[in-house]
Amino acid sequence: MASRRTLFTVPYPAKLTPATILREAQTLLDHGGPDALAMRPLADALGVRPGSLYRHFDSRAALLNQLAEHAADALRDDVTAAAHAQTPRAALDAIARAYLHFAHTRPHTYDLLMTPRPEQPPGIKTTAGKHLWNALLAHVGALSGNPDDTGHAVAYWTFLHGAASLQRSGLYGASGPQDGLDIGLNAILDRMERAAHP
Amino acid sequence: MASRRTLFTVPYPAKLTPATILREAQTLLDHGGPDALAMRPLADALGVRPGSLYRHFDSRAALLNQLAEHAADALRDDVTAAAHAQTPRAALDAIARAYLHFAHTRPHTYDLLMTPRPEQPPGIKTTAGKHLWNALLAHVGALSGNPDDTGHAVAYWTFLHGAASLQRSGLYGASGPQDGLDIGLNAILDRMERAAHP
DNA sequence: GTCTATAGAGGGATAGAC
DNA sequence: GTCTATCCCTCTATAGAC
Repeated sequence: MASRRTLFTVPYPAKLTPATILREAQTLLDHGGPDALAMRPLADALGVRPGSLYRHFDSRAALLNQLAEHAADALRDDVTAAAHAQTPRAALDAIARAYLHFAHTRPHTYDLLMTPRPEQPPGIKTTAGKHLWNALLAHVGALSGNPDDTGHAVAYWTFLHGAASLQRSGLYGASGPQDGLDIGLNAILDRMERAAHP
Repeated sequence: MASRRTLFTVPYPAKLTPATILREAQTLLDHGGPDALAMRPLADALGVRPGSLYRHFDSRAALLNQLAEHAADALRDDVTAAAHAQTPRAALDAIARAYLHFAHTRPHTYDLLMTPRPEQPPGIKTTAGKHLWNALLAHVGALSGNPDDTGHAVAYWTFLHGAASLQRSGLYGASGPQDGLDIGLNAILDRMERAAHP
């Protein structure tokens, strides 16, 4: 009873949690890009005043960093889910599709993930980022026979990122990449197989 | 004589030409990125008031578009200069090095080139961009035996752009890509050669 | 925890004098 | 063609009331 009465006397009831803010921020980012993810529009979307957001995040940069962490988790989950294939080659093929699908459906989030923010040292430094790289390395190693095959893994990732980036920016043109993506990916995977069975 | 006297009575002598503005804008872009290339700092660097710039460029967007055109010319020139090699394979190898060197030494300019600006339809639409693509296509065709080998050219370009982008953003980490770039490039070039001599 | 209100910086662009 | 002066907009972030 007492709690019910105080409920009605609270002048400004809580509307926000870090989770709801991040959720709405993610929506704004995916729909309108990083410029659409400003504190004011974010507050509007949450039915709140801009200043209120700073009770939950110290700065916009802090919010972006947490968003990037979540994105790294999501990409890692997609990739590891795709990796459950019968052969190492099929796994790397499925991983490539999952990776490109992520970048295609959430281009701005992929950008956030791949764009180093100020004072964030280079390299994928998040825990999820390391797990992602280790997953790639493991599956590459399963195909090439070398359990720590950095060279082939870099080549594979480089091609994937190039494809994601060019597709994202529409630079392949109206005709799309046609069969160029399969060709390039197979070239790199073939080379891994040859390294295993020379 | 008359012209000499009028020289002294001109209240505001001309200081700007489109060329000098573009030159300074290029410097600002290369040194500080797109955010440093604002109209006010640009005017400061030229010893001029911000409003004066609008006598030479209708808008900042127009300036960026011309800058992108120049960048496309520069990259095309670098690439075609590198392409004078003895064999098709050596040419594609030299082109790759020139391409990555351009992106590495002028990362913000490379970004400008590869980032579609609003109301600019997708695909490399500049004249220089078409020439660049045609040059790639010609050299790929010389190696693979197919004069219009879009698939192999896309694979080649995709890998180059991925390498340029990852190197640019420092995502390879402290150790760099190691031999991953040579591995990936050779995998794609090998496949072109095999297409020519199955 | 949200509110009102505002500081303070930065940006693109324009009007009219000279 | 450049100048002075300004308009109007955006943004991040903070102070203090409730």
